[in-house]
Amino acid sequence: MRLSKEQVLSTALDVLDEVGLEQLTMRRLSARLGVQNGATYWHFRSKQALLEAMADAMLAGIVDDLDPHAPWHARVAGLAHRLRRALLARRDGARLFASLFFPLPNALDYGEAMIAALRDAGMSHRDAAWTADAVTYYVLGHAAEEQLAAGLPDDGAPATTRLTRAVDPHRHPHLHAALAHVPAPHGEEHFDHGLRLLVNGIPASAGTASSM
Amino acid sequence: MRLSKEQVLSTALDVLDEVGLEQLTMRRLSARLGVQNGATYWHFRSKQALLEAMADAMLAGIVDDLDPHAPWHARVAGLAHRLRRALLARRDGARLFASLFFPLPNALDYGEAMIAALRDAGMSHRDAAWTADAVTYYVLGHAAEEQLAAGLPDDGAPATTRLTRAVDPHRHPHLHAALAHVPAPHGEEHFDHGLRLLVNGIPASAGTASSM
DNA sequence: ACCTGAACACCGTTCAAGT
DNA sequence: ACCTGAACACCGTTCAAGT
Repeated sequence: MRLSKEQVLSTALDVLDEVGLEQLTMRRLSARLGVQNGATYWHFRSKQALLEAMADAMLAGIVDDLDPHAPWHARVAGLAHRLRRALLARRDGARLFASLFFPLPNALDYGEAMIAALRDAGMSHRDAAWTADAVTYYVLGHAAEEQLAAGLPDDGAPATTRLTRAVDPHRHPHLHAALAHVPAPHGEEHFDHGLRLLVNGIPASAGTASSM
Repeated sequence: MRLSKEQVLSTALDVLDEVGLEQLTMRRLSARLGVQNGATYWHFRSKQALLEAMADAMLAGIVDDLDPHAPWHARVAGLAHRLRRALLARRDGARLFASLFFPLPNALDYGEAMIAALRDAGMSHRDAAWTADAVTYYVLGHAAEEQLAAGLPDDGAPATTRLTRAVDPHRHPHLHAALAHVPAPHGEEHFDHGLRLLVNGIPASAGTASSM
């Protein structure tokens, strides 16, 4: 049976889930498709092009059914959560995105919606664009660390344990205390904390004055 | 002449600056050292170990001469700027960090100093740790994008131009307008904007109430 | 139009053997 | 202790040739 571009793309996403970004190989993908190495290159001109298509596919529908009447901060938080969920839905999703420069269709839709919400918060064009960047960096960084911690060399010791062992209580007392007080290092609650930080900073930054 | 571990490390950083992370190869490094491929593996047991050593070397002295009497927000901003400078000092520095899980000595010193400053802002152990993460994600994300834009395939068209071409004014009016109002997409001013957002959010988040 | 088969120019890593 | 030489098991990409 003939291969379609969509088939290559969706199989690539499956392979990503199964083996991770590091092991996602054009040769392995071709094998999964039951085809020779070169065949994949007829549908995508390079691995980079395939990765970009995968990244954009992960964002499909990210702005669907947004409530345009919701207050701006709810829309900002909602978009951040949607991006987070999209990144976490696939193994190494965040790292896949971080490796790309992406003026890709769905990513642009996301950016548009985010900037629109921030404009409604009273921000200038410039501040809205920059704030959208800050929120997006946070979402990406948080998701990347969450997935990195989940996919570490599985010696049986999870990321937190490795970190705890590396911290000397005398040299890093605050870090040591913080680790003792933070049982589960990641997850939704952790994510929401940082997101709230950013959103709370917006009204304070929308004016001209600054506390710095 | 015999190779030293320090010599391998510093040459690796030179090669990174010259050819970028993608082209930084154990074989190329060995060639630069005037030595066979396998020789490098006597000093570092894997490429991963070398990359970690490089990352930590880039953070050398990151907490030196901090003023412990400065107000907390100045210390937080100062540490963020120091991290940013360290990342930007080497080609692909931010991406190098993003690819590692790092309980590395200098990174821990940075974390310790950051959490200490946030504790002085009145935060709990948990909130201080989480806020430190948020600030660090932002610094990393911003630096990574800045370096990515700088090192794109040089068709003569810089990142902004590529982005502008991809944006349809009808589908993405806010994005289009924002691009028109943001001539230089990156740099210190852009960075400070997002940093201010985070720092301004801290007092608002230090209490129990939340606006979300 | 779509795929095969085979090659090209690379990788990271290991390891006996040398000095 | 430190390095050579050579191999192992891979990569992404290209491209004539087939159908």
